[in-house]
Amino acid sequence: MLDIKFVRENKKEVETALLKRMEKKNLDLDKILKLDDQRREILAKLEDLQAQRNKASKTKPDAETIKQMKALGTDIKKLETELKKVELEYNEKLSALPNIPHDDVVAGGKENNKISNTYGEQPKFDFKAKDHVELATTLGLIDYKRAAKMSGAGFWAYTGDGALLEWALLNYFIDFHRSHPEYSFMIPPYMLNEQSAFISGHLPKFKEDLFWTEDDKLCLNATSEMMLGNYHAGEILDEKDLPKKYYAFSTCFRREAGAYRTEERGMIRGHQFNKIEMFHFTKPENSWTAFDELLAYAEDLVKGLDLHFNTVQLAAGDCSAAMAKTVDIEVWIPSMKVYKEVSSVSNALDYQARRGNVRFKGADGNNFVHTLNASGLATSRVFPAILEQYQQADGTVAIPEVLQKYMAGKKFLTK
RNA sequence: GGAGAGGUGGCAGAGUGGUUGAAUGCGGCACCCUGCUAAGGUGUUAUUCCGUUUAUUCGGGAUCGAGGGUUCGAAUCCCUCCCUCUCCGCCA
Repeated sequence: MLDIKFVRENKKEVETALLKRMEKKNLDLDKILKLDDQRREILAKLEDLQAQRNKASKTKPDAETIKQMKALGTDIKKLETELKKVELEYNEKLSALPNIPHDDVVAGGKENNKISNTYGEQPKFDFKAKDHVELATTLGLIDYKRAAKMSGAGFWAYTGDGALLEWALLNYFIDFHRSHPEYSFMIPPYMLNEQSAFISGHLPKFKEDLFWTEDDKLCLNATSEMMLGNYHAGEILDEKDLPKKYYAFSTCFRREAGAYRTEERGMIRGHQFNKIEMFHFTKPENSWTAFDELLAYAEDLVKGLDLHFNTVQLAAGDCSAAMAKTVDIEVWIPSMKVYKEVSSVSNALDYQARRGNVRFKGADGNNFVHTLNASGLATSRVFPAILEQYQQADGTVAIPEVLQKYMAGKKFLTK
């Protein structure tokens, strides 16, 4: 949610910035500002009437006053109805506006994304390399068939060493975060209500991508960012407690409606996957430092696995609406010849905090905090990247060194 | 799932229709007093919105779990929902 006062006072700048990420035909600031004017005009009238009523109600009124106040009450009701109508449209339009992209975020869509860092290089195979689906199946790590029988397309079951590898990854991630004691670990609920999904910025946009209970009251979380962002909703934090840093584990559920493309088979895009998420609540002046820290940690996690990856600065149009800036870490999937996102590092500034009303008490009163999030990491892309990048000529897969201690010292995944 | 009780300011806890945004206590902050400490005294201490001014101030609105309703007037009465507690039931 943008600050309407800021929009009011910096209309030109806001418009220019927003056009970096959206088309002109979808942006009508004038309409929003007009609704804002209407809203305040009605409010002024309404409050004047309410003041009259309050004055008369301080003591027992006489019959004549009661008569007058009765009429006044009717007018108040009328104005209230009018106000509600205007506010509904105003809120809808204002909350649909995306965040203002950061200065160093370039305009346009995906095509303008820019690689800012590369680690390692594409492995060369002097044998016929397999894709992760074949490797996972032949080595008995993933059972796609039975998972589909039980749950349908887009699900998989980790089996045997595959389950151990998945668990090893999660342990590796968690141990990494544990070595930073200022971060605290959380296992949140995996289901959340509609209001929380709105605050996190996933509603209304992602309504169709979430799994809802039959009564529509709860949905399964699509990322624990949804939970972490809501954790301090409505709270006024103590300045000395900031920054608050969390990492959370959750299984994530996404509908991913529509058919899968062949390039997304296997475990690249599924209805269910596991992820550790980092999340910060910071003071505004510190949020870009926090951003750098999150990015460095996310990169360190992938480097630790010695996987070839690119770090990519997303163009404005490719960042999700709540974010002022996003940098993705993408690992190389050899069989697909593409880089796939394993972490998304984002700064929402005060956009989420405004929706969720998360503030801190400082010397100059209450202010909105800044929120940031970064995956650290999602396993579902790391797993296939390991299989493909670490595969051997004999059809086995080497286990990254940092994971071996979680797998009883095992060095290879074999049949 | 059934029955009952309850949700008030940072905390505890009054308040059942009319200067109650809210007594009192604790805590916090400021100042004062007393050799030190302990104690004591005085004052102050929620959030948010609109307008005004813009170091600041002032005027007004809203908020006693949330949303509706009744009334000239609601923390107080009614309805719906959410949450907490107690007892019973269920529990792959």
